[in-house]
Amino acid sequence: MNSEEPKATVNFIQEIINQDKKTNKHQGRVHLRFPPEPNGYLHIGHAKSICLNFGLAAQNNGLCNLRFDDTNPNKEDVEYIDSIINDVRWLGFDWGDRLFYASDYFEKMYDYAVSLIKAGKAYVCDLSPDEIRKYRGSFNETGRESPYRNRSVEENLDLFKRMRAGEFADGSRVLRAKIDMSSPNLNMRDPVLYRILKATHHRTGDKWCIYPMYDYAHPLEDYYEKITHSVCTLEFEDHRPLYNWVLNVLNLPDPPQQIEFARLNLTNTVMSKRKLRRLVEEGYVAGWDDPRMPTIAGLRRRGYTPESIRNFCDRIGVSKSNSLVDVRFLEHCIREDLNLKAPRVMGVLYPLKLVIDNYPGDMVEEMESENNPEDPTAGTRKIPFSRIIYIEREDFHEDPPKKYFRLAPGREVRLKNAYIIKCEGFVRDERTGEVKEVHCSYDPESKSGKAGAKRKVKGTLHWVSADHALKAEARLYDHLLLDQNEGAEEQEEEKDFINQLNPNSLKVLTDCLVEPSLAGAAPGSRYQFMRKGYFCVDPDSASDKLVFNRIVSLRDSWAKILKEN
RNA sequence: UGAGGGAUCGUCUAGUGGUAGGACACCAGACUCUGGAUCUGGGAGCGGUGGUUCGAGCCCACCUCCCUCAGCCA
Repeated sequence: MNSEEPKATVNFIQEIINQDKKTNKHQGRVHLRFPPEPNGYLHIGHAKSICLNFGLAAQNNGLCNLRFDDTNPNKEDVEYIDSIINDVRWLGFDWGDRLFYASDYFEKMYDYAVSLIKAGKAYVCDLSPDEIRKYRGSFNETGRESPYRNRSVEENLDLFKRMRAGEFADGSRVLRAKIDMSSPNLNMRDPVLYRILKATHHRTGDKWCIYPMYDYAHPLEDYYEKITHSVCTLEFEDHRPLYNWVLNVLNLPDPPQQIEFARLNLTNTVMSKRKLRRLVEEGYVAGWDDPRMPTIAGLRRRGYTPESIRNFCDRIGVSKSNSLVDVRFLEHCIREDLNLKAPRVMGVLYPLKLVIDNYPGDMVEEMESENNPEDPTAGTRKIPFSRIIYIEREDFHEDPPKKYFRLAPGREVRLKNAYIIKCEGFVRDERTGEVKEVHCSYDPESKSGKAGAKRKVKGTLHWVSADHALKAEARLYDHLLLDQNEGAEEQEEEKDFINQLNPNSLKVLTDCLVEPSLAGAAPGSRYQFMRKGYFCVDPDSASDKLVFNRIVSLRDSWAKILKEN
């Protein structure tokens, strides 16, 4: 951590905290929480929330809990709990011994519900789900009171107890708050507090058959954990009066404050759990950790560093206006991070054979190469060089376009860390007409480091020695969606986003060649393939077959020139 | 047509009555044994109309547009 770093601008939540500290609200404590429901994998949008909550806690000498909001056994699973814990930890955050579950509070919540009934603030309602909806009214039409609204406290207590005892079928009864059926805020029209769900809960098993609703459970969870600032996303804004109602009617001291911020949207991808699930279940991607997925697991496998994700989240800011962040900003963050950290290596994605005719056939030289020009402490390594090498197919052009600096008949280029070579000719495949091999001569005086090396040539190419190179597979990823925006057409049926899937989001190259120093590279290790991009060794990699994921390409000004023409 | 929110360069975000700033993206140039990185420069913005004020992105009024809400999901 660099203390010289320009201080992140104070966001509106930090301003609220500053204000609260000034007035000694919550005795100056700052306590937040990240409360995921264990019903799916975390994605980059969650990362924003995680960084916000844990970050605010850290900045303010406060605490941040990890809490599973597991109040709906029908949708949740331990599989997700494990992955969420793993992901938050991987991002670099620590909740100490404060890992909590809403389900641990069920008994206390039940007791509070009983006191709500006793206070005449809640009642058991026998209306069907459909009837409840009809009674609720609409935007323009006030709601009607349930015929069960004025049951006696005794009857409500009895019925609620029997709900818990399992006497009634799913959906037959609910516990409702008694608030105001004519409220302009639909959330306040006697919202459901408890429903009957005869489902096995992943933590409490069959102990319960009634489960609290989010609006009732969440303020209590926050209260139990002495949360001071309960940060959530914008769609809960309308629920804040209800959040406050629960805390208020129960007369709970030092209540937490709910604060809403805008969730993250990213261009060229999808973020909703529903859509991500579709991609996985319908086989558009290989799984939740497919490197094209915006999930934490996907980004991790792709090769993103936790630092780059945290940095991204810190830099996009926090506000209440809906936003759509350009995915290129995320890509900038990983390039920036890896530029400083990733060792440089040479890897040829589309190999083209090149013979240096005047180089002795039995000679092998060890060429010295910097591991990272951005990091002098990274050291150097030796790379074998010989008469037959492979270069990138696109680095030779028999009829070079304008501004093309690379190899072409009669032209000279430098081989990185080796010699200047001159193209003397090429051989075509008789059948396909494709260039099969290129013939060159080299200038022995031009070896890197020698006096004769000072000669300037336009281009520098990466290469690998044919006899020494390792075979490798490279998986090149591109954006999942062609279209910029998932937000704009959101209303359209989901087919819409399937139509926008990028057919070229994955390209698998099985005949790549990489320098021998990569032998045994461990899964997860990251490299810059010079002039090509940043790559990460995939878990599929084996000793006899290296597999690399392209994290992100290098910025490519030649590609831009090409695009213009 | 109810309620709650929101509108500042293409994008994200500062600015809290006193010269609209940064980042990404884009464009141009320098440098380069990575067409990378780095460096320099550039274009680009206050939704609209009135009002208050010496002075308004900021305060007031009206308007426009966008988002969220009618789950026994969270």
